[in-house]
Amino acid sequence: MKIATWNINGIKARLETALTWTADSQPDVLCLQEIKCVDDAFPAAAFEGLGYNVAVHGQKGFNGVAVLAKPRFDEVRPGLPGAPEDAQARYLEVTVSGSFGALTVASIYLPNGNPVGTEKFDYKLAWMDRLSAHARHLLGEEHPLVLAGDFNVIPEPLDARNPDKWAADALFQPASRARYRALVHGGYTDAIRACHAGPDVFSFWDYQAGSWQKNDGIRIDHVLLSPQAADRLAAAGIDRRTRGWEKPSDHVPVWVELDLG
DNA sequence: ATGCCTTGTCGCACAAGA
Repeated sequence: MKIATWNINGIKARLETALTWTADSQPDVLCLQEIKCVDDAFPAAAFEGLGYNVAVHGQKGFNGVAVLAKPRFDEVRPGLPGAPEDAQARYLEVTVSGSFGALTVASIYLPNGNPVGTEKFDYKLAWMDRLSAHARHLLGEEHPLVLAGDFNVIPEPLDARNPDKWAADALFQPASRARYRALVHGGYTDAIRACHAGPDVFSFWDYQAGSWQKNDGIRIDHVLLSPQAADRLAAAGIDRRTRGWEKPSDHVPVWVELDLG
């Protein structure tokens, strides 16, 4: 069972790129973020043509998440619980099932939070608190569970080529990092770090200032596994080759392989 | 110090991203 996540930065601008990577990489489940379109505008038919079921939680112009899955959806739950007045489309949770049993996957687009000291940063921290509470709740189900997406958090200095540059940024604030740690320490495994302990493991390179050419990257796209999923972790990786393609997203796909049997 | 790019928008500049 291969599960991938990719902040696509606009599905309309990136459809051919997304289809090419998906057809080539054949994830069983693909979580997308920043689709930047409403539900009806998502090119569902193109992915259905590749054999995927499509779930979308969209928003006009900004944000928006989706899940594409080869197995059928048993349940589709849009929105992160805990704030019914929050209109930003940043969370979509599905349960799929098959011969492998039941698997829950969430596509997450955590708020950026910049600039620090504004209501945007407060929103980020509050959103992380809601995510932590919900993630704790989900562990009670005691079945394989994958939280995948753009967390907009650089967990450790090792996760940036130039950590000093990010010191004042919302992505690397102590308060952001502490909440990410609390989420993981609640019982999740950071799949990429479980498989790759060293430096130069990045998922994002800014469009500006030649960041890709200089490999000035950061690791902010994460895949967190419940204990029942972590026990089946076979491999994890980051597919950085897409960053060198024509008209790339500034993020690249991150994936895990689980031996669910 | 700021913008550097890129996307989507009731475009002809701007917000938002990271």
